[in-house]
Parts: sequence; C-alpha cells; structure tokens
Amino acid sequence: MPRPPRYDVDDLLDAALALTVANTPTGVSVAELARHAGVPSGSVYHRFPSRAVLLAELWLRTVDRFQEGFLPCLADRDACRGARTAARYVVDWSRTDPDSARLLLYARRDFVPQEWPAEQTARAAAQDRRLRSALRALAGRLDVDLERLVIAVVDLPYAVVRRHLADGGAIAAGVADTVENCADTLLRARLPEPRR
Amino acid sequence: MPRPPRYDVDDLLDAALALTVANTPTGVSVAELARHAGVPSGSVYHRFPSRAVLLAELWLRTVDRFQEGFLPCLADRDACRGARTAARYVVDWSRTDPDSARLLLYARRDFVPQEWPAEQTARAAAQDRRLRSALRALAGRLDVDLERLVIAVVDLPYAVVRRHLADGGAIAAGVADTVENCADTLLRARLPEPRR
DNA sequence: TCGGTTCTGGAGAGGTCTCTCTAATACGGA
DNA sequence: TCCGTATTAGAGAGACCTCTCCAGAACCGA
Repeated sequence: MPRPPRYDVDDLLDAALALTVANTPTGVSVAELARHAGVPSGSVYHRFPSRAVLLAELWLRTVDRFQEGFLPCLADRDACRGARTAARYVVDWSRTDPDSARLLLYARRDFVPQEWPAEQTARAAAQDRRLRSALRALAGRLDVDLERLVIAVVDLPYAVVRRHLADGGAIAAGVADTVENCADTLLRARLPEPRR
Repeated sequence: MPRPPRYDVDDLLDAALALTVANTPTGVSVAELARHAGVPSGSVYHRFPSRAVLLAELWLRTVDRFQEGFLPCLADRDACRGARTAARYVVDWSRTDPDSARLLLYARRDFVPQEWPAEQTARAAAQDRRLRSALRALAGRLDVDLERLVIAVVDLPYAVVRRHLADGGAIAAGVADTVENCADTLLRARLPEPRR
C-alpha cells in the first residue's frame, strides 16, 4: 500500500561508480551524485543514512560481483587449471567491466571504513575470509606456498590490470594470455633456484 | 636582506604526506595541514599557489626519491643482476619508508593532475620517460619482452608491497627474497610453455 | 641606524557540502 | 472511495574549506 519507489538503489550506486572513476572515492559528494543521477538529495538520504554508508555499499557490491566469478575458479576440481583460470579471470573481468575494476584498484581504506556501521564492516570481513579460505584450500591442493599462490593469481594480475587501466585506456586482448602464462610459470617453478 | 623563511617547504610536504597516508590524497585540506604542521595557512599559500600544486609537489618529490635508487639498479652493467636488484629495491625501499610507499600506491590520477600547472605536468611526463626508457634499455639487454620485464620488476613487487602494506602493517624481512625469486623465475622462463 | 624585501599571522569572503526536516504525493488494500 | 504508509522534492542550517588580503615582523646590506 505504500507509494512505490521511483529510483533504484542500484542506479544510484551506478552513478556513484561513474563519479568515483571520474574522480576519487572520497571525491564523490552526495550533492554531485544527486545532480548527476537526476535525483533529489533527500531521496538519496532516504536510502542511505550517510555518504559513508553509500560508499561502503558501492565497495561491497563491487567486491561481491568480482568474487562471484573468481571464487568458483579457485574451486575448480583440477587445481592447476583453477589457478590458471583464476589469474585469467582477474584480467577478463576487468576487461569486461573496466569501471568496476578501476574501483577495485583502490583499497578499502579509501572508502573511509572507519565511518562504516558494524554491519557493513562485518560483510567486508566475511568477504575477506571467503577469499582467504579459498586461496588456502587451493594452495593446499597444489602443494604450493600460499604466498606464492597469492602472488600468481591475485597480485600479479591485479598489478598488470592496474597498469593497463592507469591512463584511462582499455585492456588489450592478449593481456590475459600473458598473465596466465606468468602465473603458470610462477607455480611450476617450485624450488627457489640458488642465486648467482 | 629579506626576512628569512621560518618554515621549510619539505616540512610542509612531510606533514602532507602524513595526512595523505592517514586519509587519502584529496582528503588532505590545507586548513588541516596548517593546523597539523603548526603553520598559519597564509604561510602555506605563500609557498604553494594552490592545494593542487602542493599535492603535485608531494607526488613528484616522492616519485623522484623512488627513482633515485631504482633507475641505477636497472642500469647495472650486469643486466640480469640489474633486474633482480630492481625488483628487490621496490620492496626494500617500501620497507624503509612505508609512508612514501603508501603514497605511491595511489596513482597520479588521485592527485587531481588536471589542476596541475604545465610545469609540474611536464616534470611528471619526464619522470615517466626516464622510467620507460630505462626499462626498454634493460629489456633489450636481457633480450626479453618489455611487458614481461615490467611485470617482473615493477608490477609484481608493487602488488606484493601493496598487499603487505594494506592493513597498516609493515613489510616482513623475507618478502624481498620472495619477490626477487619470483622476478628471477619470470625472466628465466623465456619460452611460453604449451598449455595443458 | 635605516630602508627594502620577504615572510608571518590571522581574519574573513564566498563557496560547497552533509544532513535534517517537512509538506506534498502516489499508491494498495479495505 | 478513502486511509495509511513510503517516498519525493527541495529548502536551508551549520560546518568546513580554499584562497585572498594586509598589517606588521624579521632580517641584511649600506
């Protein structure tokens, strides 16, 4: 029986994403967001109690969307293939949705987490736990050092994506191959070679 | 014969660095900086025509300081050793000066470069050129793909440092060894192995 | 000792932002 | 049809910020 909502929460978050990418996370003001989305500021505050909660929601939504495809890669029955596709996935996902990728290139710190309510802080912690436990499990199955695995399937793809997106450009088609190949190389070479 | 300055430009930049690390680059206000450094805001504006120029200077100074040690590594007579020490250097430098490292974990985009004056924009471009040409030269000497080299000595160490500094923590002692070993592995494996 | 120059110190104009508040509005169910 | 509720729409209080401005302070050379 209530009046139905006229604006969609996801639309607001999409506008916030666009503004974050055009500026910086904390550079997004509710006033500007409202103008940009054609929504009165009152309606924004009707959905989000504060700017911090809005930014938090944007961060959490983006991480969820990324993990939705990334975690299944790590859980592949064939552990070796899982690591390779996971590394690829980082690049492919970023290529498909460069704006979201640009957002993940920031850190949670940049979204003023000290102002988040407990509920959102807890969700972020759960996301971290999910990721860490998936990585630990895969490292066990591969019988590889956890640090080494994280470097191969997270750090390295992340940094490559970062460099390619840095100057507003897109990610070229061959990048995923390069990244997969590097990850593969790192995971095959188990024994540290004696230096010099 | 003029009145000698009472405050030092570098001290102001140091304070700006501390605030940037505690918040975000654009989160640093001149008002807060002045309070934090015990300097009247007029004296800040006597040195920097605007907040944007101050932030630009902080970015440029930090990049210069990093390159000062990094570029010589790349230029090592022994190309192979050069690549290894360069990768190490990223980690060691970040370990020695975590605050500056945290600043470099941002991108230039986060320092509002569209508001920089031409002179500072030019300096940033020169920094980019210096780095790129050093990397190209080393790639040639190693007879290795440039992209591969960048991944080994820039992207990978960068991302590892990022992860270790993420939650306000420090970088453990062994990280440089791990990174050097990974870089070495990537550069030795020249031929892409057939997949699967 | 004095003059010229650079720097300090702080007040405040003008702008933007966050968030609050309230009257009006639109809908579903009885 | 009418009521109750969720939502809209926008004005505005209060805080903070950037940058300007200028009188006075501090120093050096002559």
